[in-house]
Amino acid sequence: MTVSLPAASPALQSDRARSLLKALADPLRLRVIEALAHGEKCVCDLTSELDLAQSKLSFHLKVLKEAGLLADRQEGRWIYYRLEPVALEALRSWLADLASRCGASAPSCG
Amino acid sequence: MTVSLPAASPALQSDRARSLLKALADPLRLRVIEALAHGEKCVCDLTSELDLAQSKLSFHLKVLKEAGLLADRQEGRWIYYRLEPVALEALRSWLADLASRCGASAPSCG
DNA sequence: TTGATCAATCAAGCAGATTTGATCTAGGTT
DNA sequence: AACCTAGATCAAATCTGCTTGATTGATCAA
Repeated sequence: MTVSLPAASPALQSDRARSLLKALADPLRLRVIEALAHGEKCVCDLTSELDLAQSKLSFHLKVLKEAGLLADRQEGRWIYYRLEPVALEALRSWLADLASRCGASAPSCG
Repeated sequence: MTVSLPAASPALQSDRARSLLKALADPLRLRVIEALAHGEKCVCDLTSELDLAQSKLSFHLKVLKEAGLLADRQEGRWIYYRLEPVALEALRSWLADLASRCGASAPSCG
């Protein structure tokens, strides 16, 4: 049978969940994320704050952006990155969904 | 030493968060996790259900177990694996913590 | 225009993780 | 005992992704 979908907060495809997880699963990218949790920053700030080679940081910013975890905006020759909390929330609800399936139908799950 | 442990469900070290993320950030391991969300299963069930080489599955089960996402128990010659929802919950609250830092002190965050 | 700076991109080189196939151990059977 | 099955482990080959350094494009200043 097919039990209908839980209405509200998404339940994210596991493919999308995976890409978020993958993007977050890197120490350097996690540092970036945490640096941006305190607010928007331009690449140059991050470069010095995290003490990283420019191309290295750029590479990771791209990964995070493509995963939907960051958004950017240009201002003059600076580019500002910020966190996209929606993505975090989506991942969070995916986890919730998973855990709830566990509690529910599971003969022994945890 | 320094600083005692946090009491409640709080705020996972980002190192631990990272190891959970890393363990989850693999398509095959995600399939395993989702298969186990429906309840405990022995390795042989998983092998056929997911159509995997035995050593391959064994490798990934080990990764998941070491990350604290799975627990196992032996019964005769079968070994049953199950999800450890505590780990999911821990990750979930780490995400919540991150997102809340974002909403709070952030000039522009999202 | 020339020069400088911010940031993205590209090509190689490297490192770590994954896959594969073989071997090994433990629990059951006969 | 000999044998079979479930599962872990190991070594080798392969992949994938990260790092590095150089190049390029764009924006701004002189």
